[in-house]
Amino acid sequence: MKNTDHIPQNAASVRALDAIDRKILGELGRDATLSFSDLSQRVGLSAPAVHERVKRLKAAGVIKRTVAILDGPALGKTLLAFVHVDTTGWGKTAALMALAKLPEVEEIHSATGDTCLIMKVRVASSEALEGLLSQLYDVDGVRSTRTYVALSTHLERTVQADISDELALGPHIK
Amino acid sequence: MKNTDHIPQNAASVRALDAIDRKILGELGRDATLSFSDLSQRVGLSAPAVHERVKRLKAAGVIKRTVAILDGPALGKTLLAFVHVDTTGWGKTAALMALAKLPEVEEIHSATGDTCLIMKVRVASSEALEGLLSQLYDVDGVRSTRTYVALSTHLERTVQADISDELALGPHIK
DNA sequence: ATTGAAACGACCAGGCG
DNA sequence: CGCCTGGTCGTTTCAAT
Repeated sequence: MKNTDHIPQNAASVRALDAIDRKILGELGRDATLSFSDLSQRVGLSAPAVHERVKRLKAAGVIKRTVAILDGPALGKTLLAFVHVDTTGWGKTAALMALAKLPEVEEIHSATGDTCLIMKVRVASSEALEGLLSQLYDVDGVRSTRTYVALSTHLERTVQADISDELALGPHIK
Repeated sequence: MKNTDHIPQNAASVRALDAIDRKILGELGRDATLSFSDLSQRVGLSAPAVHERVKRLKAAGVIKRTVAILDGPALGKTLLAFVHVDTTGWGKTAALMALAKLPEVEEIHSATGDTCLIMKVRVASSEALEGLLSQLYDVDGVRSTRTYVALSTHLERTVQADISDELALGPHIK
């Protein structure tokens, strides 16, 4: 008797990602302009089959959206920085989250360590960065900030579909 | 011999971005699946005209690529962290840059402040993070690391085309 | 999941402001 | 020189096997 048959199939859209799904995600994560015909022969399926899978992956939220990656400097945003914000009390206040409306603010995370909030910001100039920090200190509860300016970016990409073998099982034995 | 062939297109295609270009970039940065017909009526131009502009923006490198944004947790990567790496000497060694081959490493920046390198990593577990840190300490010249684990992510997006009015001129205007 | 067919969008050419 | 109109072709996407 095979008890592996009791796989919950009632939730059709939440079934586990197989190897083909991961390969599709890997390709689209690198280049979303690929046609379904190109994709199909890379993964060894027909175009409609791949189309069906992509639709499923989008519906399931695995593919959140597809966007054009823009060049900061070309848009005049030459300065990238990470700002660590130390607050009194818990950092996630509405006033702080309101900073998300600024297009210069790209990321906001609550974090462990000696800081409460980590922001990734990309601005046009040091003056603009100063303006942002000025707005930060205007927020009630902001105790201090520490800013790390990126001098050069050696790698910058979005979530990758792959998982490295070395890290899959933790620190390897030497 | 036609030496006009490899003239860098300074005058012709590297002309400044106008308002329509910025609007196009704004839309595509949010959703690159838009059809040219949709785009065209949003910016008030014909489809071929928009097509021409997008082609120019890609050639100029303003649009670097278009990718599918994937969901980390859905792929099993539930742990996001920023690792600050302190090194002896200058941080940008080949051994450190080799870590870019790990799909878990999403960003590597050289930075000012009390650290040399900032890495953004997304891993499947705390064990995987430990494995990554273990590899880091194996690299010659790595003195210490400080890790900030993201407890929750309130905002995470790519480079935005817009520039906020408040920051455009620095902190002087209130 | 595959095949075939229909609808749509991308993309090229020529002409106008 | 950049934009618009018409036309062609490839692609997406649906229906049936």
